[in-house]
Formats: sequence, structure tokens, C-alpha cells
Amino acid sequence: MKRERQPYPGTQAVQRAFAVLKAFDLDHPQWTVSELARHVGLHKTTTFRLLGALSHERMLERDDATGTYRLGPELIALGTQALRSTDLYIASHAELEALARDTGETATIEILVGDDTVILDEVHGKYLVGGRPDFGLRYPAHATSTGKLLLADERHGVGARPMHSTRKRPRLAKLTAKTITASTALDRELARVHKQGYATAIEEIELGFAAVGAPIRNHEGRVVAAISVGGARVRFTRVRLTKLTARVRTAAEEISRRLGAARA
Amino acid sequence: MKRERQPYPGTQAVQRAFAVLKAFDLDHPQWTVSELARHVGLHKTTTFRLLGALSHERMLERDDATGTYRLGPELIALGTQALRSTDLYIASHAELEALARDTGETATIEILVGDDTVILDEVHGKYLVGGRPDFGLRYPAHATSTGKLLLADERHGVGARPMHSTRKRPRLAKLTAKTITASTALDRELARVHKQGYATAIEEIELGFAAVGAPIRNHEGRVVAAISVGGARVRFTRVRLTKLTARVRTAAEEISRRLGAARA
DNA sequence: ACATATGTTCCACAATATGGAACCGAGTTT
DNA sequence: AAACTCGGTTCCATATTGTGGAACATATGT
Repeated sequence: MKRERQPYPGTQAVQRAFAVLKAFDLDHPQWTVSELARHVGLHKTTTFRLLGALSHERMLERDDATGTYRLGPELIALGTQALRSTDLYIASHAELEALARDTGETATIEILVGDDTVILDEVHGKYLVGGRPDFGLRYPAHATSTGKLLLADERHGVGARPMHSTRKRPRLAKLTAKTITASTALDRELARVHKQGYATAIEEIELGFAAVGAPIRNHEGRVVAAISVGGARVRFTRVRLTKLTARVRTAAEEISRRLGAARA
Repeated sequence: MKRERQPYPGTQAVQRAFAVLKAFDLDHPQWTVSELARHVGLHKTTTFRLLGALSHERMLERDDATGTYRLGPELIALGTQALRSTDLYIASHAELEALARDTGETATIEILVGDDTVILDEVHGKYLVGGRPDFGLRYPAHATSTGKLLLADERHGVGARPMHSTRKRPRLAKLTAKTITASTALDRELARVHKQGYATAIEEIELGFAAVGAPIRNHEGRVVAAISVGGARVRFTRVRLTKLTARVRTAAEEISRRLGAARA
């Protein structure tokens, strides 16, 4: 087997265990031992043992009928526990409700995980009542209003951490005709977003969908999350967009203020 | 260090990693290295390395200000992914909304994780609008209507798995004056619950709170979850309780039917 | 200044995870 | 039906990997 150098001071088995867990995504909600072993590049036996351990911890669940594994209940508990320990969730929920009520659109708060944004919380407005909740969903950051804000801060923000500047650039997926895929174009966009303090994404993630976002800053001024309102592109006219932008920004400032104040 | 026998065929490091993660609960949303090491009974160095690895995987997050660790964003993603891969969530949501609408009370669906029930999904009725969502929360199973149903099936259900019969009995926490704490009394209650096909918990988990639950069965007849409606005790009069019970049971049957049908 | 606590690095040791080989069992193909 | 393939599983010798003792740095308190 290929033996790559451990890139970080850690435990191999743990790293592998999570590589296994992360293999369970929307495209592959369940796996068999062999398939998974091939996918993550581990020995069949090793994977088998890992799956056993994870199942025992109830992080995975084995479907006895098909013999496949899927994510288990303990992960749900752990995940929501993680959600709960985020102050963001508590600080933002009321404000998201107000946003959704005032604008009629869907309001979300998102954070950056790797190169994706993850929806922490979400409130639907009158234009989309009873819509399925989408929290936990991930979107490529470069194609969302919130993602741009988070990336912009990472690159231009206060403590522009130099060690992260050499971060591997991912291929920028082209999701619609308007998605920014050229890395130089993205650089320009991020600089602009950072300067103006808000971001838009008009049909960049999905045809017919538009959104405006504003940054949430912690007590240090770092952008730790971003909120947005989004909905059908046709409703986002130039003049309405201006109003929405203002509304989202005040909401974001209120949440940021609350985060700053919440600091013990 | 004490060296206990590995009770299952697995990897030690993985087991320890999750022991660490599970230490982050409502009481202890954040830990320092040493405190945690003591709590889980691991060597300080080992814990330190584990925390490093978990942080690198973004399963934990280090608060640079205080130097403490808390659950990280990747766990949120993993958790919601787990939630998503549960058919239960999809099969039940609409029915929970109907339940909440019809009864005005809060409707939940819960599963068993260890000795606790975990709220998978939840819809508030008219009596509690804008209430904070509580999914992911855990409650001791013996004190909830849903938990009783799940425990009852575990003990009296179809494949009364003998190997689990010797399951360690936890101390039954006394949450209110009405909480069932004597294990013989619980045995009797569970037998009754199993027989009648529904369960109540009147001020057993919290003063002033009452709930009725009914079981969700999969295609094999196993109780895989339970739903309930709950609210202020004063509204749960004897006659209304009868009606609520009937309503919850039909909802549960509908969801069970859908699960049975959903089987590929 | 001393004592006690924490987070962190280093390192020799061996316990632990690893993966090769082999065994079943169920489908497919010959 | 035998021969083959591909999946899951068990066994086991090996050495890689994780372990924890010792020591250091820093911080807080006495």
C-alpha cells in the first residue's frame, strides 16, 4: 500500500475513521465494505475493522438486509450538539425570522467548512412556505453570496493569516453560466466584496435563484459567518435588491453586535 | 494507567476519539486538555494528540482566546448528513405538521440512542409558536412516552434479542415526583405499554408537561422510532387525552405504513 | 521565590493496528 | 457441476503506530 507521510501530528486511525465517515455524502448515503475500501484507498480488512468500530460506537448503522452501512444515530446527536454549542445559532435565529418576515424570502446563516458553506439555520418567508429545511447542506463557497463574504475575509480580513495564504486552490466548479470559475476573476470579486461589505450571487449557484448576503463578525472583527436572503431571481429587481441589501446588512450588524456583547 | 480489556473487535484509537467527542455534552460544551484527560481517563499526552487530530479534521474547534475546545463545524455537516439519510425524517415530517396543526400541541419524532431518546424532528403547534427547536436533545428514555415505547419493544418486541437482554440497567434518574425509578415498576409499565400500543408520560420528565406517544414500526414490525404530542399538563384532561391518543396512533400508523411501503 | 497547574515537545518502547493470506458462501460462467 | 469471481469475514506474524513517561515552558497563585 502507498504509505504517504502524515501531514499533521495526529493519529492515523482517527484520520482514517473520519475519512470513512466523510465518504458518506449525498451521492453515496450507503456503502458496502469493499466499495468503501476502494473509495478511500484502504485495505479491505482495515476498512472492515474500522466499520466495525464505528458501528459499535453507533456512528454507523448496518442495514442487515442489504449488508450496507450508513451514518448512524449517534452522529445525529453529536451533530446537533455541535450545532447547539455554536453561539451563532442562538444569536441569529430571531433575526433570521425577522428577515424572512420582512422580505418574504428565505433567510439563512452559513459558515465556511473547507471550500463549502454549510447552512446552520434557515427560515422560509411567505414565498416559500413549507419548504423542506436545508440546514446542513453544503454549497461551493465561490458560487454563493455568503461564501464570497467568508472567502473574502479569509483573504483580505484582519489577521490575513499568512500560513493559510498558500491554501490549495480548488477547481472552481461551474454550476451555471454565471458562476465565477476563473481564479483571477474570483480574486477581483472577493476584493470587491470585502470592500463593499456585502455580496450578491445572481444565478451563480442555480438558474433562477438570487441572493444577497452580509457578513457576521465576532468580537475580533473576523467574519465567522454570513447571512443571506434568497429567492426567485425575478423578484430581485435592481431597486428591490438595494433595499434587500440594506435590510440584510442591518440584520447582520445586529447579530454581530450581539456576538460581540455575548462575549463573557 | 488502567488497561481494560477491549470489549469489541475494533481500533482503540477510534474508540478513544469518540469517547472524547461524547464528553462534549450540554453540561460540558467545552473542555481544556487536562480536564478532559481526567474526565475520560486518558493520559494527558494522548488526549492532547487526539484533540489535535480531531481539530485538524474540524470535528473540534479550538477557542484561541480561552484555549478550550468545543465541537466543530464538520460534525454539524456530518450530523445533518446522518439525519438526512434517515428515512424516518422524510417519512414523518408532513405527518408531524398535520399532528401539530390538528392538536395545537408540539409534535415530535424520537429514536433511541443508548438509554436516551433523541429528538429527530419537531413541529410546534399553536400553543407554542416560535418555540426554540429542540431536535438533537436527549432525554432519559424511561421518563418519556416515546422512550417507553422504544424500551418496551426492545424488551418485548418481535426479535427480543437475547444477547441484549443482559444489557446493563442504568440508574433511573428521578426527574419529578412522578418519574418511574424502581426497575420493577418500569418493567410493569413497559409490559403495559407494549400491550396497549401507546404510552403516556404525565409530568414524569418535567413538572407541568404531559405527552402521549405511539410507535413507528418498520417493515419487520420492529419499533424504530416513536412520535408524540406534548404540551402543558393542564390541557391534557382525561377526555382530551383519549382523543389525542387516537390521533397520534393514526399518525404513527400512517408513517409506519409509509416506511413499509418505502422499502425497495 | 516557590509551588502547582496547565499546554506542549521529545522519545524509547511495545502494544496496537496493519495487511497479507486464507476461508466461506453466493452468484456467474464455463 | 466444476471452475471462477467477488463479496464478507477470520487469523496471525510483523513493525508501524500510538502510547505514556519524563521534561520543559508558561501562567497563576501563595
